[in-house]
Amino acid sequence: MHLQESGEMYLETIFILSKDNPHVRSIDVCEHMGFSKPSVSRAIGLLKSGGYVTVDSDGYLSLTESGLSVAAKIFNRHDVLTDFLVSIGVDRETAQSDACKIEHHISDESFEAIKKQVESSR
Amino acid sequence: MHLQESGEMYLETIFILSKDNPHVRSIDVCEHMGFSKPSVSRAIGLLKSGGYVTVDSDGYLSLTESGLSVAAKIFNRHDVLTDFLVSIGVDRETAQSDACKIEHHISDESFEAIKKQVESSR
DNA sequence: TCGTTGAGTTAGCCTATGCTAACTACATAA
DNA sequence: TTATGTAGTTAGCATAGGCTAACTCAACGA
Repeated sequence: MHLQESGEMYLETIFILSKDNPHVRSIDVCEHMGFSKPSVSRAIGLLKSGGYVTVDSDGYLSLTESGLSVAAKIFNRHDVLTDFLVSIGVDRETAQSDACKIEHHISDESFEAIKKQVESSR
Repeated sequence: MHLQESGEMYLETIFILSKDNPHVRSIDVCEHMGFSKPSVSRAIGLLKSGGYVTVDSDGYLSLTESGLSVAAKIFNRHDVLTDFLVSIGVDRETAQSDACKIEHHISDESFEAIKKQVESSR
């Protein structure tokens, strides 16, 4: 199962919510992403069949190993891309929002090159 | 009418083909983008209703003022983003392909900041 | 016990954007 | 004149991913 941009966003959201909350439910994902319950329900169902997420009997969501690896990768990209944009003078909020889109489209090679830039500018 | 990423790609393609050819037809767009005739036919129809493109009686495509302004903007972004990635060590081909995706997603503010980077690195 | 509330699901709609099959229209060559 | 090839269109299919309406089901308070 190939992950689309939206799938990556759902995984990243679960990852972020998990940092601050012991348990993450679909409804939390709805609120965080601003999507309806049915949209999230379907997306989680797909991620479940894809082996990226598990849902326990209480409705709590967990990332599987492969879900975690995708989520952590995207989250890290988000961070680094934001820092990069901020470092060249972009407003933090704009940087965040641009990073959020770019993170899904950039190759590993370009990402690593940008990461090197950020690191060397510190 | 709000342009999607695909609409921007079609406009950019017409723009690029117009540089080398006196006349650009739908079929040329098909060949350049690797899409089927019906896909291109519909897309051109939408761009026509949106006021981005005109089609004369011979089937030759022209960009309107607003079509040209979008196409030129995207083309310029493509160029600058590619140069930027190459300047930080990314392989030219990868840079091209990443630029092609990023060009549709980045804000004006971030783009200008990156442009400044490229210019100052020369 | 009964009514309300909260979470999740099911059914089905919509848009965007690719596709194939099959058509039209026209020009050119045999 | 007829056959062929080229360009474009029409009809309709598929996937992705939003949405609302309406349902189930469990918990909790009066």
